[in-house]
Amino acid sequence: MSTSSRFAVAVHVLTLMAWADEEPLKSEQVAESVNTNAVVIRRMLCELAESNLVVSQTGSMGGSKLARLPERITLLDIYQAVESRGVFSLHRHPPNPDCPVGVNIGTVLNEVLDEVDSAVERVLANMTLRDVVSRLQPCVSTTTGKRATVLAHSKRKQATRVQSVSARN
Amino acid sequence: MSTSSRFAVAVHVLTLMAWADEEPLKSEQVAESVNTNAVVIRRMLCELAESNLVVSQTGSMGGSKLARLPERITLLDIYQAVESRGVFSLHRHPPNPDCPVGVNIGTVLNEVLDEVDSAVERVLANMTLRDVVSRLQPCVSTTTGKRATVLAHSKRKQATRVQSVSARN
DNA sequence: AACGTCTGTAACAACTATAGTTACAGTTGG
DNA sequence: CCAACTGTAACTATAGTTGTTACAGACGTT
Repeated sequence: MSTSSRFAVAVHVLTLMAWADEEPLKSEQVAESVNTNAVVIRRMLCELAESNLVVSQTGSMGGSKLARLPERITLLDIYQAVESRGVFSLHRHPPNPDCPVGVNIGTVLNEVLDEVDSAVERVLANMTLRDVVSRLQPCVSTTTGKRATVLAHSKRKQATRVQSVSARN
Repeated sequence: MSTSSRFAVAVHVLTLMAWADEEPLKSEQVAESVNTNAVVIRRMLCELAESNLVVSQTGSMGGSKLARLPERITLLDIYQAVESRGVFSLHRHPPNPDCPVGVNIGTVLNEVLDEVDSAVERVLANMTLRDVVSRLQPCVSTTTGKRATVLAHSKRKQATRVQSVSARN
């Protein structure tokens, strides 16, 4: 299907900001957690800002933070901000209009694909960023009672990219 | 999202065969309706054959037809035959394991994405090829009482490809 | 006002998946 | 044997995403 990882990365980025509470994060910090280039993050932040999910501050001491509370941001909001098209596409080239099937299959397919898109959107609308953060918590050691800092800030110049793919890819 | 048209084309192809009833169709005929190259169709037919949705016959007078009745083929069967991966992907490169969010976001995302995939599959499981053909019927003139042949078989050597994209693309 | 640290963005290279094309070996009915 | 098919390899073309470098502009700090 050649799906993109844009949604996954966007959720990751916003989760970091929810985790960081109100403190603005720099694109460089976010990129280090996502394991990508800071420009990729900034590009995505622009899209998220256009959808009013984050606010950014230029200049020294700048950075980005959530535009509203995590419980008021659904995964559907995020999906719509970064994934422009529906789950499936129709034919690259329109089918043959001289064929009784070809001329009408698009209409029927569109109905089906709309149903699919709606089903996806219903699922995503039912989960907020806050839910994601909550599901994250049990995985993280909370023995100190203090929330761990977002990044361990290891002195490694550049994390060697682990090339093995995750289960989904 | 960069979704592929594989599912749409596969449904189109199988709909043609349901429409043609038991008569085997040649890849060339199918390609003319889909408006693409016959090899593209043959490649897809191989995948559909591996999933036991069609049977093909080599040699002269050969062709492909449905392996079972259209009411016994769901859109989920088709989807699984031609779309290998889920709707979304995770990160291309694994996130930074030194970050408390990065190390755990994959687990949470996988749960969410599994929910999305399940929702899509539920929708697709609820519609059969027969349903698609039924939805197609009202669009087609049936004044003669005879079902129109699958292809008008215009003598045009090669249909000029209409390059304008359909609404979904 | 100059400086250092940020974001925003353009421009382009690299990578990936799909789609399209040509070519040909192998199968089968006549 | 021949003509008409499928199956498949090998390649090119196309398109979207991702990665990278470079730099203009914003904005605290001094």
